[in-house]
Amino acid sequence: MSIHNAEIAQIFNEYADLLEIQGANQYRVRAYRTAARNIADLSQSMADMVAQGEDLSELPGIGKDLADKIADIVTTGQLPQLEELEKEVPVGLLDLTRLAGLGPKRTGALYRELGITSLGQLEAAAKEQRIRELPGFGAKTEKAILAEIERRGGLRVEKRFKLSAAQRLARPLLDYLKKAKGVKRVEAAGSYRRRKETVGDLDILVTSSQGSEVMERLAEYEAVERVISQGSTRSTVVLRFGLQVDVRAVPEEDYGAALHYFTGAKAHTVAIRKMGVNKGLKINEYGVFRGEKRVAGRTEEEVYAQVGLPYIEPELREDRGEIEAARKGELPELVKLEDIRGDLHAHTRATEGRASLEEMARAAKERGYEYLAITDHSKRLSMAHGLDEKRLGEQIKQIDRLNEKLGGFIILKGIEVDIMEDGSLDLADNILKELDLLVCSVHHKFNLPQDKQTERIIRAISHSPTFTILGHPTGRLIGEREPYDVDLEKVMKAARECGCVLEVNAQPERLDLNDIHGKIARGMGVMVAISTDAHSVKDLDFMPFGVYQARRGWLGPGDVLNTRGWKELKKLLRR
DNA sequence: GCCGTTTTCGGCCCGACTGTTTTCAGTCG
Repeated sequence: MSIHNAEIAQIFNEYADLLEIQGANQYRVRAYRTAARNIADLSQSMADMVAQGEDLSELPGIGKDLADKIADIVTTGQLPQLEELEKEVPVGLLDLTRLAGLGPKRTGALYRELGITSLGQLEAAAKEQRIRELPGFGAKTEKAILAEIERRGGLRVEKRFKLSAAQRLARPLLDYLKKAKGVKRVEAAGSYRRRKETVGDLDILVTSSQGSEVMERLAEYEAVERVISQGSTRSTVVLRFGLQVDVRAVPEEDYGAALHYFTGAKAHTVAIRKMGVNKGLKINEYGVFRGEKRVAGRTEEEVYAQVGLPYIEPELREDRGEIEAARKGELPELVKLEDIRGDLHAHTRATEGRASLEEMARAAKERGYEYLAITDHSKRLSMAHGLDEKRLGEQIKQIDRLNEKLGGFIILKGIEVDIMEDGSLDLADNILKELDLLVCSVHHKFNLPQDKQTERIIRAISHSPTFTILGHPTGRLIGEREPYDVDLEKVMKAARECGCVLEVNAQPERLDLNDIHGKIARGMGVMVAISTDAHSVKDLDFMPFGVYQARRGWLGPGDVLNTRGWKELKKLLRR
């Protein structure tokens, strides 16, 4: 049972939280947090690196001390120093810091002065008005604490919105703010602009000569549930459904600097600011300054140019190597929606879909595509009326007839065939051979041990009788179902050997492969297909979400199968 | 605790809002 990077990151984060409550040096705390983030983002397994005797202190943000601690965690499963610290600082205090408005300092004070170690004790103390007596606290803070505890039982639930859901809430709000007096531009920044698969809160940048007007208008928006803070340049509100929105207003000439700052990711922004410091520059949301003199800030390009870098696309700004790549002039060219020439995974009414074969084909043609692969389910998925050999044979004939009347648009014959527990496929080879391509997917037995699951998938893709795309390769549903336990690097190696392509499924709740896996695939020279897995005509419009995820994975048009026009694709399918 | 095209020691990104204070600490992003 080897330790995952995410578990190491979690241990370091808890250690940092407890250190902070204890009042430790803030830079020491930060070192643990930085290390945790870097480890979580890493594509190689720490456990493997330790096993192979690699020098962990070569990694960014990890020195000798943390390298030793990681080795301890990997070999024993725990960190002795954390267990020691837990004896000194009650872990219940971590709940307190999750309360809005209570950070490590105040939590530490509550513990030292009043012996509070739990939310229950905190509530009691607040009701007895003992908190307002403490230095640095007052009646208002005490009331705010009680109000926070009352709201949803007190704990600030970590709620993230899928990008598609955030988009539905954001678009009307952006339009609304555009109508405020003095407003020039309204732009969603933050993780929304970086097209992250989920958005924690929505960051909106407004350029305006009259910030207060914008903030007034925001507070009056019909979907605003409560206003957390409101100033003349910055406000925070919570919308219905609990989406927190931060709006920041700056003058038009500061647009680029503000957009850069507000887009983040924080680690990226900090890294750029540090580069600025090294060049004697101060970079903030108002511009780039040399001493008193403002030297840039109208556009993001200007900001990057000041630190000697080319423009970096928002999807790459995660401090995962993009700055180094930019410095070396090795930024990838990213795939664009316009590059996509067809969709390689779609369902019809024959199984789970809601539209007919012809409706789906015509809708794809209207979207400017050259081809659409029809990939209905196979027979094991009886709930979805999966196709058996006979019905698939009929569909093949139907596609042949339809292709003759579609004026050059091509419907590809395919199937989303189930991968059985033993790695065999759910339909006979002789019918599968008649198809242009297979999407092979796991739809059951999600909880096999890693080696079995990996073996199962590799067997399926290596024995597949025709061109193969591995559908939604980890099976995860964002926020609902964890990925199944599979060694993707082994799968990718096998995929590379047998010419199998991995899917980036564009369904907003799947987005599977994710960004980190996409980047690994690119590094290993494995191609992907960005597919909508459409169950209706409307679902074909999920394509942008798949493209965003691919861009976040550094993938370029050359890495994506369905950027090929029909002529070229045809050759690739025949291999 | 990490790190070095100024540095192996002394730095470590920068600013808004709130509440508790009379100039600032804490929190947050």
